Amino acid sequence: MAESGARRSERRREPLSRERIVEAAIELLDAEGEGGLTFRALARRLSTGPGAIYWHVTGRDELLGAATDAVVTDTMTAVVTAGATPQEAVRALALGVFDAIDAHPWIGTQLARAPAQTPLLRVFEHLGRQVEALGVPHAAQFTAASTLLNYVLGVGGQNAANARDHQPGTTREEFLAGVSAAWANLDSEEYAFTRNVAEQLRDHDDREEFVAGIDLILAGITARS
Amino acid sequence: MAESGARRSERRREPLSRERIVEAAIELLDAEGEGGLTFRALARRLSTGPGAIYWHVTGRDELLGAATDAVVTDTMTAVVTAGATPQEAVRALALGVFDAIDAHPWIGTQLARAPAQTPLLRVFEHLGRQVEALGVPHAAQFTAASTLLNYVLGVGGQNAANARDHQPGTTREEFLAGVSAAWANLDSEEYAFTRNVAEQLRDHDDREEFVAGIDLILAGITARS
DNA sequence: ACCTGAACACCGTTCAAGT
DNA sequence: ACCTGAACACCGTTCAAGT
Repeated sequence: MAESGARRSERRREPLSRERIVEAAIELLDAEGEGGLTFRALARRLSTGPGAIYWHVTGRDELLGAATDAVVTDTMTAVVTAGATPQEAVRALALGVFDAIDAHPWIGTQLARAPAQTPLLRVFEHLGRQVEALGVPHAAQFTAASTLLNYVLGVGGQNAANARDHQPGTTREEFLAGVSAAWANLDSEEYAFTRNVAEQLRDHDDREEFVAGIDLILAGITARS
Repeated sequence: MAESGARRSERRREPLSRERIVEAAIELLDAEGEGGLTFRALARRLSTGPGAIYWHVTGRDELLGAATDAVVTDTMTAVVTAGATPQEAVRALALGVFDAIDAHPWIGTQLARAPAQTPLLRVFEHLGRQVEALGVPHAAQFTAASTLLNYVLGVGGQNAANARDHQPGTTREEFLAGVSAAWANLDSEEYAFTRNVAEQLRDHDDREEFVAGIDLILAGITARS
């Protein structure tokens, strides 16, 4: 990764392609966030004009979708579920999405935007297979799989938003401590519950908390079959 | 549209206020979607210039947040939970948010964007109180409440996206039938599970399906305490 | 204190013109 | 077939000038 910088200027004469455009878009999104994906910035990175990109891609939305699909596909195929129990496999898949959003926060926002689209379907399919393996009766499989998916999407959206608002200077601990402190100072009548659990927020690890939610849903799924 | 124009001009001399701006923003968002909220369009509706709005509101993001907060607060206080079992109350609260997103799809997108913000905290607080009433031990309350919240957010995001992509001409049944048919035609190896549950999608009612997920999580919560 | 609206610095997207 | 880049039609936001 270090020496690629020197080579970068040589890239300019490689012909444009959908693949290269998507790749460059991902780099831009990772580096600058969703607001950084501009046709002008992308064109500069590809040493061309903004209009050229439209020959390969219909517009910004499609490009964002293609970038999300590329990352999610990689993520899903990278998760190894062979030899695991269905519960372990569900955890692994969910954590795969969680970590992918951690690495590319813009995915979290994007996944919530394109329902019934390919990236989402991929996650749904993989989760669903494990639901099947859990022995959930056919009639209950759809609900089980989509509950898991929607939970993953909810957390993903929150994490994406957190990453966006996050001051780059502060660590995750500092951030959590700040939220925890803010909660502890809420009005004690209007926010009695939130105040009471504020202290639990400080010590919780995001990933562990996320898996705890998955386990809760898994318990609900298996409690009924 | 023809005769309302005559009355509309009488509004022009009411003084501007944060309240009126938020109210007009909600009307615009409901009528035109998230893309319709423009400072120019808003100014026109308020018979003023775009600059005037900035005296009462710091910018577009704050305005969107204030509009979301207004709707969510109304929603949460409108839900009656007195005399209900905790399970029923959780269902009622969740459905309140669900229906609010149905009526104002832009909220679904917005809720996912502002973590640890007031509107979200309101929902979290109300859900959390019912979790407490369920008898969940203190150490498990945070996980239970946030799992419910994240599920609600996930579904809300999906519904908001569906409403945005939705052709205004098609009914929900036609829409579901279309998705169901598309799923049934997916590659039978790559999407074996999704194909298998495609037929369940056609007949499912969105609201019922949503509640089924809530019940699944509730089952998980109570299975452990 | 509050409002006005022109102006600034951006966008995504289109399209005539090139190769 | 593919690329170029100026131009179009928008944005959010600012700010000097008004009342």
